[in-house]
Amino acid sequence: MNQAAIDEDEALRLDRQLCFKLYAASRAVIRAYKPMLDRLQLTYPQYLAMLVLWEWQQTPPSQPTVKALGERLMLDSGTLTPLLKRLEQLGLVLRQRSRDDEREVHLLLTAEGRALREQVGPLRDRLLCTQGIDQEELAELHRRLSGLLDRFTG
Amino acid sequence: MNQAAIDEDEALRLDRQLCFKLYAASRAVIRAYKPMLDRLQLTYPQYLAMLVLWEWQQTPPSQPTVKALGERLMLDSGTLTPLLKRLEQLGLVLRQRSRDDEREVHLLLTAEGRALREQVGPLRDRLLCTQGIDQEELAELHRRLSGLLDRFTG
DNA sequence: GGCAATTAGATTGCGTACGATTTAATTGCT
DNA sequence: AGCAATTAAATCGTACGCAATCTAATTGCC
Repeated sequence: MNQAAIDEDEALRLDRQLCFKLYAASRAVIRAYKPMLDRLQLTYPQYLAMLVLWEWQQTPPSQPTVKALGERLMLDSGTLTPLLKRLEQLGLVLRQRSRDDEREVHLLLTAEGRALREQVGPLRDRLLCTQGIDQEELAELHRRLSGLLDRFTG
Repeated sequence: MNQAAIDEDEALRLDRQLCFKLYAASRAVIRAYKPMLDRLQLTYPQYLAMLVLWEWQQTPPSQPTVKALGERLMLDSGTLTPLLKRLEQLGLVLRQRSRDDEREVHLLLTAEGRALREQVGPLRDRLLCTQGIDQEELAELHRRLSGLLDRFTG
């Protein structure tokens, strides 16, 4: 085999590694969250949606639209509409057509939705603790992921 | 609001950021690969499977089983069986029941499957080039993702 | 040899992701 | 005011992921 072919092999091998690592790490973290999320009766994307809605309680707009949530999570209505209907079925969220602009649907937390937040902290602490994760390493990874993400979005 | 509540807010905010960054970065990279993958007529998981199968041509076993592929990609037969059937439909892969052990299904590349590999290099180079990605940054991210992944699997 | 336990893959069901299209409401332009 | 363009959600279709179950083949143990 000539050198060019060997280089090509190596390039594809590395491509496999990085693409795959990102994809695998994302799924591995989701898997690690599963025991906690099972207790909360949420899927991982539903959990992310709830985190955003909880956060929005403090900082306006406290009744974000589907579009606003979609911008935060980088998800479109094709994903969010059924997901939000499920959160509504669970009694955590209300979906309300705006009177101002009937194209928009506003999202608000029910009392149950707000209450669920209290259960997260203890479960999450136990999760991170059992994995023995170094907080500084997480922060560094976060910075680098942000950089990568910016390349592909900003 | 008391200090404990503020700390709790902050913890959930960070949780959202890291979980979400990993999940969003993974999807963003998949999205970035889409134009290239459209030309190859492959989805991202199909591409990863092909990368592994191409790699396996050089290093035995050159006819891996579904199980062996699944271990590399961390995917089970519930995901792989339909995915491999689609690669077979595309004429890239053959699935053959083992004669030795009829529970196993061996995977082998067709001539077309091997040929597709030649098209990847140029497309991938253009992709990385247009994103202006620093190779050293990628390598560093790769190391850190490996570390994280090990925590959740090793 | 015979039978329980294990193993590999296939199947089913649910919930994303996401492209493409549709519907309905609102804006903008003249 | 009237109508084209835009916008927000919803809907539809395809392809994952993954848990759970099923089937068939093989292994292990007596």
